[in-house]
Amino acid sequence: MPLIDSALLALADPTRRAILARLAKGEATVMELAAPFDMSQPAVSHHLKVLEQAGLITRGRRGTSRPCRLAPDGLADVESWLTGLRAAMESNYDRLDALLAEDDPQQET
Amino acid sequence: MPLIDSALLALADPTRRAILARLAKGEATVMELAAPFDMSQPAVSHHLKVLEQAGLITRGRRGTSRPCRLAPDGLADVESWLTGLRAAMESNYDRLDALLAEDDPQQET
DNA sequence: AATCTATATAAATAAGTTTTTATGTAAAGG
DNA sequence: CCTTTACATAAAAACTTATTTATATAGATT
Repeated sequence: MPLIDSALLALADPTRRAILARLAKGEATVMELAAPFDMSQPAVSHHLKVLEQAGLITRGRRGTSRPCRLAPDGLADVESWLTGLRAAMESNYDRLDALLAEDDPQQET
Repeated sequence: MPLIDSALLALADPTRRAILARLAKGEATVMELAAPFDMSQPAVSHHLKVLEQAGLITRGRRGTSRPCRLAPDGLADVESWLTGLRAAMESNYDRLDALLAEDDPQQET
């Protein structure tokens, strides 16, 4: 599956977004990440695997724990896709505006 | 399901992203949207329903056809969540930079 | 009214997701 | 070495998604 697909799919889950939000404040272990959720540890481990495979986080090793951190440009593809769509939308509105202005100010909004 | 969840889930499918990209260039009917894809019409109708329920498109009626267009601020929630995460990441980097600069330039990257 | 056009809905299936419990593993500490 | 700590993996159940074929519907055309 393309990375952008897995990234968006990963982001579609509120638990995973909360994990990313936590990691934005700095590195954390699996236990630390799991603590806020009413969910088993394996479930959280699974979410982390999904995030890792989507390129959104990376995992290190320190003793018996596996600290997670955000992948610095894991969101790049998603952000750039959204930016591109936004740009296309706006250039379309501009063309519409131009058309309306030029040839019929009575057109509906 | 929260709108942001369904929006991200909707965006996670490449067919649906292609549909949105097409709509960014202007309104289109279901047949027009379906044409580029090697997929049945009901499958496309289903994708459109997913996009509509996610607040990403709206549908009108004109004769027997149902023209689709982008919902102007359907992406707002997604964009603002991403912006927020980005901001949190960067303020964290800033704090890290500050710490490293202030107290130990030998720290690892 | 009969039919055509554009689209929606339904039923079925195949595949994927989320979550749990149970179990495995690798590093640390006594 | 034995145990504890922190985590991963496996198997299973419940649910959701993507897609197809077949059928229904609503408006336009004749």
